[in-house]
Amino acid sequence: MITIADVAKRAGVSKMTVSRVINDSGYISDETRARVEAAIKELGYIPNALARSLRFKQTRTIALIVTDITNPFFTTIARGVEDQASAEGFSVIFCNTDESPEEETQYVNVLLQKQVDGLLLVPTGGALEIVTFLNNHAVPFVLLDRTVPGTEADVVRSDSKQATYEGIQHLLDLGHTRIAALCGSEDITSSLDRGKGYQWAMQDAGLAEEATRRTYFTSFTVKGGYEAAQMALAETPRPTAIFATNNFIAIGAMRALREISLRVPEDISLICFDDLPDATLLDPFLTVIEQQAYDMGRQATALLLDRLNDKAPDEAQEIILPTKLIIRRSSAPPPTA
Amino acid sequence: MITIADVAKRAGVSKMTVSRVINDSGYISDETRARVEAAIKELGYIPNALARSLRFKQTRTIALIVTDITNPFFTTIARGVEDQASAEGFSVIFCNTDESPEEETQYVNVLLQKQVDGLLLVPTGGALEIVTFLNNHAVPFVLLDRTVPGTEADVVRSDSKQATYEGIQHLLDLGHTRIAALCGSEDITSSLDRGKGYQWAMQDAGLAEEATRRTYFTSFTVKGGYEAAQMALAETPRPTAIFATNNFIAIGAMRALREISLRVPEDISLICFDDLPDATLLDPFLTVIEQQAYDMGRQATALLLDRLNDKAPDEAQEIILPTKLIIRRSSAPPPTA
DNA sequence: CGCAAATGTGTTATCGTTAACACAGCTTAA
DNA sequence: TTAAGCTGTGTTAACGATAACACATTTGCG
Repeated sequence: MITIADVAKRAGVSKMTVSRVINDSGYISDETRARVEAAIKELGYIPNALARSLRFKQTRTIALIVTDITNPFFTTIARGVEDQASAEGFSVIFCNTDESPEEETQYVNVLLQKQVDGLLLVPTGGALEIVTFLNNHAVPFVLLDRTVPGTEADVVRSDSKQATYEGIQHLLDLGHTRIAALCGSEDITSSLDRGKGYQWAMQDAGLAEEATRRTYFTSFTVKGGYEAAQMALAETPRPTAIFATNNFIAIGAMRALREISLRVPEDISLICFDDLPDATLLDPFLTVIEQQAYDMGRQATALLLDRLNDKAPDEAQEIILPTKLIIRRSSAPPPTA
Repeated sequence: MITIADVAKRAGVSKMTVSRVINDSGYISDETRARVEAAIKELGYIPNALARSLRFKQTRTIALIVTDITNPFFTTIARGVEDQASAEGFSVIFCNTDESPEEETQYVNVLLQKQVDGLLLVPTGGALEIVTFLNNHAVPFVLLDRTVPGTEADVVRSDSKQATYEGIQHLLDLGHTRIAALCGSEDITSSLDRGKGYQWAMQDAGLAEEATRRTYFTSFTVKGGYEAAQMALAETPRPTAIFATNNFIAIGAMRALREISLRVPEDISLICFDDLPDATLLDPFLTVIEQQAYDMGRQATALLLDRLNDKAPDEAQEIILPTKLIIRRSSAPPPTA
């Protein structure tokens, strides 16, 4: 490996002088600078960021920990993070927990050892401990998509409750009363909030009891959606509409519906949280509550970097991004039968 | 920040002794070990991997550079990489070039400064220079999905040519003769190979001239597919089948078809390279040539880590993964009209 | 019993870089 | 003319960790 010492030797100057050229700091004569630059080029010298970081106590690296890298929602967030971070000269280390608090803890440990400057975290259901730990260690971090009850932390998320209210309202407006909600895990706040928004809208429509009866908790997966939908559909009378709290659950529900030959929207309506990326869709069909995933990534990163630069207020920030109800073909009035 | 010195002081031993406890190396009495461990716990000490890496000249970090993080094909690769790497105790830094050689160069530079142990690279069309650079600097790296003509390097990819031959054969078997090929960029080998496979199959069917006339180069994007499809469809007589060299091109083509109200497969057949992940599909519809993206990520990572451990042969390795033709509803015999 | 080997711990130098200080030569202004 | 300041460069110590060596003390075996 070529070090600064090699360059110094080649250029006939001290290491410090080379360092000055690299960092463009202090005084250097044009002649020396040229000699050093030539030596750098000749030797193909690449500065060692490890050594620099050790001195500066700054790695210009942040980490993004998500719970499901296969979900386009998180991929889109990742892209926002990457764009924002790299625009400010930061690298991103990517981690995937699969909703496992153990993996999450494991990753956080490794990342802290690697001295990342900060963390972006989509917390798992069991994140209380690790978030407390991060707070105690004064590690800068920003939560994404979900909060962690019992902790104070920066968070960037959508207003799931309000957005769900509007989505359910859309179904109610169409004339549905038997609406089932397929919720994600009960220890994830975004899932809970969507459940609450559903309850709230139903209650406002005088359907509180219906809502209680037709709420199903499962996981944010296709399989979970499939199973929950089966349960919902077994009920008599059958729901005329299904609200899925995320895209994967909706897809699972769709499969369950197809299996018993229920047509959407003729026999039953289906709406969900999270769009699927336009680029992967042959035919946009689902009525969805769209979140600004890309912006969520960008803003969380911007907030984190602000915090690193002491440019964010002391108190924990909460950034709530708007959502958009996109009405497509999967929602229609209930069958008149 | 708590350092090893703080722990040493607290435990009343030397830094070296603490280091021995952490690394479980050398001799330590049970009593000292207990005291050190207690001190570590009390202080919440986290070893600084930067300092360690500086000594060891090993960061246990690799980087994955892809050209389009929004494409599920690459996301799936990423997941394979992450799983394999983290199983062997490596972290992954993720980068996205958007097919830009400048971004690619930029990222490689930053990553080498950060002393990543190795690179996984989906090379852009203009990667010759950077790959040569990596070779000259003896940086371990493995190419993914594509090769770079004029260089020797490890690569893990599919046999695009053969796979395409089979896909086109499927269309020929159905009775198509006017088949258009929408290829990606001309300086990407996977795109070229797919074009060659198409030419080859057409030639074997005595349709060489057709093939030449109906080949369109564009970019691996929805927009590219849309535009190329429009050109292909403007031709008289119109093609009865379209072969898209990746998933995004297929989606773009689908939009072009829908715009002029052509039904698939009744009016025109459509097949493509790369499946879309099952989890994002409401209704698997496209006939595709599926690549083993997850395995591609895993195997490339395994090869890279082998290389890091001097367990790979000296010569450049080429791992070719099998593909699978999945026949669904988008391909059918040409209209009889 | 005596000496070699095993056990336990500390000291020094080093990884590659830069901050802080030192110093020499040259300019500038009173 | 002279001191203060600018310009250009080098030396030393430090970032946090560990390898290599040094040095006690204990153990084991003929």
